[in-house]
Amino acid sequence: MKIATWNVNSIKVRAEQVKKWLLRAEPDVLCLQELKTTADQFPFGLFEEIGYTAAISAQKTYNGVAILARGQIGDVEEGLSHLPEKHPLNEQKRLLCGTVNGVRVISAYMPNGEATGSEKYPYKLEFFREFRNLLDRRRSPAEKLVVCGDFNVATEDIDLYNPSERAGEILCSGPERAALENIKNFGLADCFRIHNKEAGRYTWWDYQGGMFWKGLGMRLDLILATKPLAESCVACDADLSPRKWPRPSDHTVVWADFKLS
DNA sequence: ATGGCGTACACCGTACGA
Repeated sequence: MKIATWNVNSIKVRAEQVKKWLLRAEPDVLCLQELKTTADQFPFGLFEEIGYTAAISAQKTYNGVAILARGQIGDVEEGLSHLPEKHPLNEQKRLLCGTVNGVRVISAYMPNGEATGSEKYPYKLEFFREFRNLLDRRRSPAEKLVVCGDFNVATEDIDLYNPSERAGEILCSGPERAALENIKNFGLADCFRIHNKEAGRYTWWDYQGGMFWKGLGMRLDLILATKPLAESCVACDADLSPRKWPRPSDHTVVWADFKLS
């Protein structure tokens, strides 16, 4: 079972690219982030034509996440469902959960935080804490669970190009890394790092300054899996080709292949 | 050798991203 994740930075702009990648890579599941549009503008038909159904959680202008899958998506849940719908952490559409082929899939777009001194920073840390609470209350490390998405944290110094310059800053500060660690301590493994140990492997590159062509980016997009799934992960990689296409997203696709028993 | 930010929404700029 092949599962992938892609922050598309506007589904309206990137719809044809998503279709192209689906036809090329033939994943069973593709999680999307940053749809940046409402449900009525989402191109369901484009994906249905090629055999993918979609579940989405979307809002105007910002955020928005989706799960595309071959076949049915069951038991769909939106947001931090252990908190009230009106809770400030549920105002931004950042989480979608669904079951595909017996695997519980979460598409996640974690907050950016802007800067460590910003009021968005504590919001980010709180979102991470409540995501762990959601897992504790609603999920089990013994089930087949995969959390795919843009975590907006560079896990270690090898996951960004300029760690000494950016030490302690947004995306790599100690509290953000601890918050990500806390989520992983639920019982989630970083599938990419099972198969790739080297530094300099990224999933996001700034549009400015030709950073992609210079090989200067960050690894912010992760596929985290519980043990029953992670032990069946036979491959995981970032596909850099969509980042080379005309008018690309600033993120590229990460995929993982699981040999389910 | 070069050079390079994009998207949404409304306004002709601003918010936001990472």
